[in-house]
Amino acid sequence: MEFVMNIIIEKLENIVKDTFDVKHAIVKKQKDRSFGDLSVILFPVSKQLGKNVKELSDTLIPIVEKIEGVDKAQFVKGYVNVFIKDDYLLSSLWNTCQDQTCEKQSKDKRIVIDYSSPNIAKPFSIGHLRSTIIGNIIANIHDFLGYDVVRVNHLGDWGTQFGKVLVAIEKWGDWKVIEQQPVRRLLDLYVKFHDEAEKDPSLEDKAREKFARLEEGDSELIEIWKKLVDISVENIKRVYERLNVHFDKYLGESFYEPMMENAMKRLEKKGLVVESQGAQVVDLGEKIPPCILKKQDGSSLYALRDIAALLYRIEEMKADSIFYVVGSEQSLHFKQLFQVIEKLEKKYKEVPEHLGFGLYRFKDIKMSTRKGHVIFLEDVLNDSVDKAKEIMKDRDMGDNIDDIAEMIGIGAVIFNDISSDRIKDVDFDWERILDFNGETSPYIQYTAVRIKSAIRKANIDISKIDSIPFIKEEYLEALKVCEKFTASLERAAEKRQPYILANYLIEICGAFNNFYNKHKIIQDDEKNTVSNLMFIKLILDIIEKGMSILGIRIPEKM
RNA sequence: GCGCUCGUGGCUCAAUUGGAUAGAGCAACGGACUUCGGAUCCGUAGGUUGAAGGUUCGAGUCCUUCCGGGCGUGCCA
Repeated sequence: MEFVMNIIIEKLENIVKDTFDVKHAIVKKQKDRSFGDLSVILFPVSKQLGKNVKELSDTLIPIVEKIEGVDKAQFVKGYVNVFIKDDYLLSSLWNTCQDQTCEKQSKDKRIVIDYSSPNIAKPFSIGHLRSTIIGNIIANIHDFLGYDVVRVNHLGDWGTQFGKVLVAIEKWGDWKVIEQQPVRRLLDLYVKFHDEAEKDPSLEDKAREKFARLEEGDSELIEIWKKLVDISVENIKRVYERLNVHFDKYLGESFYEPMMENAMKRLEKKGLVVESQGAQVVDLGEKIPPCILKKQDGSSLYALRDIAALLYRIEEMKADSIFYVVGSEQSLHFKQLFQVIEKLEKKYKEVPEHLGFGLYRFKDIKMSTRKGHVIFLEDVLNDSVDKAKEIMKDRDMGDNIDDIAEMIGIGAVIFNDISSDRIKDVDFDWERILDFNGETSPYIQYTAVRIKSAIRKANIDISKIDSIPFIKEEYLEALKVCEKFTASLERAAEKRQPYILANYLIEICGAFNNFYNKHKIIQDDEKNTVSNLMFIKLILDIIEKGMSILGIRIPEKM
């Protein structure tokens, strides 16, 4: 699809290049129309040619004004501001907006995206929300744009911490109790283990020994381990369902266990593995610490498991790109991992990418999983849903109040998480999560609900009408926003930033609400009403598509 | 100590990637439909973009130094 503005921008750029015989031209879109719709920046040309900007604009303006659709061009302070004719802009915008919500053609590029990846021996807390949501949305965006996306949940189902859990279960565990609330009861055990280990450090040794036995394939331990994984995954899947998150594959760390020795051999064959202080490591030079593959006791570390997993994703899953949606606190680990893989196979360097994100920050409580200070994701979701329900009490919602509250409450939590740059830390602030006014998911849902409501009320079937009666000037501002939908998604994909889509949705809702407060949708003249309906339906389609990418549902009423 | 990262109105965030007068939401104050949903809309007030240099026609954005917060820094993940 071609965008109106982009076409004219390209024309302008070519004109500047041809007229002045320069290599680069800078043309900029304007945010408000007082400076026109587009501006040619003359300074760079002026510098290159040694001519003053006024002189340049005098030669440029007559040529620019001949372009189809251009109303006028004015010289202001080193810029040539280009004004597009309203009717030209309106009809062009309307036409390019029509296929905005359609799926794009295949890009023939496979992206494996690793997100959520909870650690089964640790609780599924609010902290895991970020990877889950951000990963899901980045996957959805790429999917929408036509990439071949493979969603992988790299479950933390292996490692020394399982030794701790196994010790704790053996000593204090009761399966009947655990099965009822696996996530919470396992946390209790995890906390108890650390309490006891402070008094009796030998427990740590026992845990290491347990894990070593598990890794050797002790059948009794494997059975317990498997049970543990199964009940935890089942529990976590319930949360995924509420968040509209899904995966193509659940491949935990244990899946790569059989591939580790082969990975180790390949590293050794390249001469990359050295022994250091009893451990097996890959040296990465002075600037960063070595990558430790195996510890003194010979058991594996997550770096080696990640190397095996990375090789599998490239060689077996045929990934062209791999996104790791994992907190920024692990950036050193990924730096090491990617350097090792580059040493092993130079051409693999371009494949993996770490998409880090900031932590949840808590004002009062010092959060420590080991001490049991955990805010469970499910509690946050439930509180938000309760708040939505409370607001709806005063309205006549009928029987669906639970469903609707679920959509609104969950949406608010998701949106709060992704509405700014993912690299920044997020303050955990109940008030803000539960504030449904302003730039929030409920605001977007409310806007969509009002559009739906107006369409219902008008009771005209516009699906059979093939062309719009009038494209009115009052549509202009909103149509300009509509046109940016796909471009926003592309930018969000390019930067791997969900907030770009989130901000866009706020913007389009603002544009609609502004229109809605000034103009009546349903009018006496049916053609007028039909025009308005087609216009607001276009906006609704975009909002719905955008929200479905965020994994947020929109109710009929709220 | 070293490495990575963030710093923009009272608070939470934007800024088309180096372009004109730095924009939104929350909080505050003042307004707006006797017909489509007020979880809305419009307006007012609030800024030396942490500090100082530098690069150039032009810097919130790039480079240097410093200050402040966060995360990491060899056998957890």
